[in-house]
Amino acid sequence: MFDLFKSLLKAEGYSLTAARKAVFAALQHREPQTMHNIVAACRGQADRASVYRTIQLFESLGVVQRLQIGWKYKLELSDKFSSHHHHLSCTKCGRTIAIDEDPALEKRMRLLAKTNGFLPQDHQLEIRGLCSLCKAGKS
Amino acid sequence: MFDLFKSLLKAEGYSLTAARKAVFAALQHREPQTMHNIVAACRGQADRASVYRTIQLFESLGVVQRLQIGWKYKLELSDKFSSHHHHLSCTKCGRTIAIDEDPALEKRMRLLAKTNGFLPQDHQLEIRGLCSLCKAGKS
DNA sequence: TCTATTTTTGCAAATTTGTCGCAATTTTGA
DNA sequence: TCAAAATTGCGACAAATTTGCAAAAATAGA
Repeated sequence: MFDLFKSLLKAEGYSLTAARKAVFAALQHREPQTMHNIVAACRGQADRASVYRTIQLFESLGVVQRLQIGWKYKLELSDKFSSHHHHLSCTKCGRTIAIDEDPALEKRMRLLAKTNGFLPQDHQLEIRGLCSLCKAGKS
Repeated sequence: MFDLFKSLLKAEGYSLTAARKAVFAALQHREPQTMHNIVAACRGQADRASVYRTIQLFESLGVVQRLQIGWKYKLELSDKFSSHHHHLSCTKCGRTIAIDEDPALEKRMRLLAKTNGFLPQDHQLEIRGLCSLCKAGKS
């Protein structure tokens, strides 16, 4: 997985620097991270501007993906590195549940893309609603 | 449709003001709008700060939904008012195609929510990739 | 309708986010 | 090991979003 990362960079002629390693490391969570999180996690290892630049690079290389979750966007490793791009987010308490890919959904999405002449690279699905706790009024 | 909007506000004890009407009006498009668009469309009818506050209110009432499309977020009326929350966005040229809801996808999503004890209110799906033009290298 | 109360607004200032230029540092390749 | 190219940190900026507050508008009750 780290090797895949390394080779993706190399393949496009980018070097594997400390800052890039730090940002990549900051993304190793099941839950998507805010930019704020990532900048904080990289403190001492990469400047804020570098983090932004790195995220842009990663996005263009398809290493990370930007998701809208609730009110702010978050970042997570893309399909190539992990596979939970489906999220349930609670409109009341803000809790987020990351769920694994659903083969039936995947298939349907590929079809949708195809009928529109689209070559799919990545995707995101967010379902907003009330989580089981809020639904029951237990907040 | 405007009546539904009116009653949603009333039901929660909010009044139907000129500013809120202006923001609601600015959202009547098939394509999702940027905050910038909306602020501009409301010029003379609502201050920027009010637009932001209104969008937050609308979001909490489930009137609008925030989507991540490509690099920036956009806003569109939620499920209750319109039904295209599926988007194909081209990672190369930035073009966006709004596609109508797919019943099979809908069904699958409801199931996903249900198995997680979730009460779904709204959703968004974005598929990123290359549009037919970029795929063919015609930009 | 008139008035007191509550809600909403506009404006300006403050924060937060994200970007840019450039000199200094690191990496790469010969 | 050295020169060229890529990357970084550090402000300074610029854009986006939030906040406080007094004025204006909407609401409910007499």
